[in-house]
Amino acid sequence: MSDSCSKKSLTQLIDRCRAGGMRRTQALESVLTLLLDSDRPMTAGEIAEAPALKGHCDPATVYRLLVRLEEHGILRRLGLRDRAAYYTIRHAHTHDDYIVCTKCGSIEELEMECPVEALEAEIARKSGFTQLDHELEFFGVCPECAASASE
Amino acid sequence: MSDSCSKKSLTQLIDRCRAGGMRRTQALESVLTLLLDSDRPMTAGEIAEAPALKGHCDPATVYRLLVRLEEHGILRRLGLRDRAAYYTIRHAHTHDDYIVCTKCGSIEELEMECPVEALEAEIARKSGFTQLDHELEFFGVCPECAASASE
DNA sequence: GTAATTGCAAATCATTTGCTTCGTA
DNA sequence: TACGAAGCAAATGATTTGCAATTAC
Repeated sequence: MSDSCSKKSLTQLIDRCRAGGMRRTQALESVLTLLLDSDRPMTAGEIAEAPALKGHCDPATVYRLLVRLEEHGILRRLGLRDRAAYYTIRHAHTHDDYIVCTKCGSIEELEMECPVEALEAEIARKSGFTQLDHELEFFGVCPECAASASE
Repeated sequence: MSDSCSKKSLTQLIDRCRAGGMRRTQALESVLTLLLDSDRPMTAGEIAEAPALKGHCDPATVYRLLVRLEEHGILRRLGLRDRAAYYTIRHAHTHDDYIVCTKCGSIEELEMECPVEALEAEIARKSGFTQLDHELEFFGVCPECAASASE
């Protein structure tokens, strides 16, 4: 599953976890590998149920791990209008925005630079808030669902 | 609580509900009045627990009503990184974006025109998605929390 | 009168927490 | 060996659902 690129990233991520005081455990490696190989955010439940994790480590462990990884800045947590929390690897200087199909739930990463990034400084000034961060998601009907609806 | 302006809006909203086939019930009026008078999105739980509703109608009724009102386009549902769903009245041609304090949870409406609105057409073209809509939220530390943290 | 709503209780879903045992550093 | 993690079970919080009793139109 993991190509050499994600293996390298995995090592780097684990180093960052270790630097933050976390221990190198099987669950940690599995969760990070899974998310590195996923091209979209996954819910905590999906992660815990994934073949690579299911049966090997307890759901509670996965949930605890995800929380800790987010606190350490390794993961980003998203809302996506779902009851469940979504997680994805947090990348260095950028972050991705997503478009979600309201019919089938498919999630696609948007191939564009985030149009809001540039506004953060201004928002911070106007609002007085610090340590700004943001979340932007688009929702709509994907081409496949639009096609099947009109059949 | 309701000034004449929100009374007028209430009538208009109820008319839209009626037009959509909903019946004019006590719960409907109470929920709409509450949200019209609120200057920020509220969680379903907050709405059900509000003095105007608590004891007068069942939480299950409130939850069902909120879902139906969203389906009818009367309310907008937001995620806000919370486990709970937030609801707010959906206004005609614009929508608001919010900034949320990650320490105390306070929510403020942003006084600016949404910078993403203009991009929807382009996103729609690039992605092939239709009926686009979006959600944009900023998160950070509000001035009050920043002050109390440095004390 | 009748179909849409409500109330109440029970069920579900997505976590979260307590506590004992295990395993990495 | 010691303290951070994992396992397992029970507890929570936020809805959701089934169904009989109401009520708006």
